[in-house]
Amino acid sequence: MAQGHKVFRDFMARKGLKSTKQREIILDEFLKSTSHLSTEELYLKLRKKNPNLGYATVYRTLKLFAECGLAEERHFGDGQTRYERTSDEEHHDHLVCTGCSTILEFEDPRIEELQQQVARDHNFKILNHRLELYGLCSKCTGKE
Amino acid sequence: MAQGHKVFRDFMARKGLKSTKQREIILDEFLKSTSHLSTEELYLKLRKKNPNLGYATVYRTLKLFAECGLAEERHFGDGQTRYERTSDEEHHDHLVCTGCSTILEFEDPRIEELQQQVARDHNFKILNHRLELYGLCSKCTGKE
DNA sequence: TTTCTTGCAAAAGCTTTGCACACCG
DNA sequence: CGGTGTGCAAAGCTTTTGCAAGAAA
Repeated sequence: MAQGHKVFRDFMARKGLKSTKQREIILDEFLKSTSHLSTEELYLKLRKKNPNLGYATVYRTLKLFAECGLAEERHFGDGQTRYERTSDEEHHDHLVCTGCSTILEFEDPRIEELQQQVARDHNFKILNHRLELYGLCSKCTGKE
Repeated sequence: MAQGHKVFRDFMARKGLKSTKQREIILDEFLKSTSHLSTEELYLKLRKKNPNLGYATVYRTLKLFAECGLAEERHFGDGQTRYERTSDEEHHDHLVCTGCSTILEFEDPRIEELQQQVARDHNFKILNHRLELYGLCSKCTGKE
């Protein structure tokens, strides 16, 4: 937790950006929340306690988080941008249930290794990647 | 080639849809084009020969292609929807160069197999998936 | 003739931007 | 103070929708 605040503070210092109450509030909520928040979801949560907070501020601040490496933009195919907190832990991928919209995370070092191998074969330098498996989770398998 | 037309014709018949000149034109161009076309790119190509064609018609028609399984919607993170022709061949994944926007395709059955294994472990039924590796291609590695 | 399509323009999302005022350093 | 940041509203983009006229079955 303190980790995230420090990263952001250092980033702001480096860039000559200012610390404001809004940025604090948004960062707190972002770090507290579960992954894969859309900007709107975060905004609505924040509005409950901070009725004056502007939509644009949330957009701008999330972009800052992405810029300083605290968050990553994701697009799952509905028209909304979602932000996921980056962690120092292992990279993880997603199982997205098209039935109930649940998003499960998983990680598999063997897949990661094969990706690197593919990249080497193409003289490609991977900076980032994403793997998403769409389908039905155990709860929804029977329903449809 | 004829394959694509047949699929679409059958689909239209089944759904009570009508065959029109516009749909023919769009299908021809779509089948002829390389993968990963954005709606706008396709529209611009088509406009050259068919100045009266409407933007909305292209959108609507591409949705039909997706619905009948001829095409798949893809979102690579720029705000545009792209359509990729589905083939009966092996599924392939993407290497997306963030330097020059080149999109390379690759396939790796070992990765596919590991995905199935992950799904089994979570009692998840995969209907679809997507793997994208973002980074720099061989040409761009030195430049940045 | 009946139903589906088209092209246009308007509307609808989501995101960004311009601007006056407020705030941080 | 001087430069940033904020909130609001307006503008931008991509995509969707309503509708009258046109084309297919």
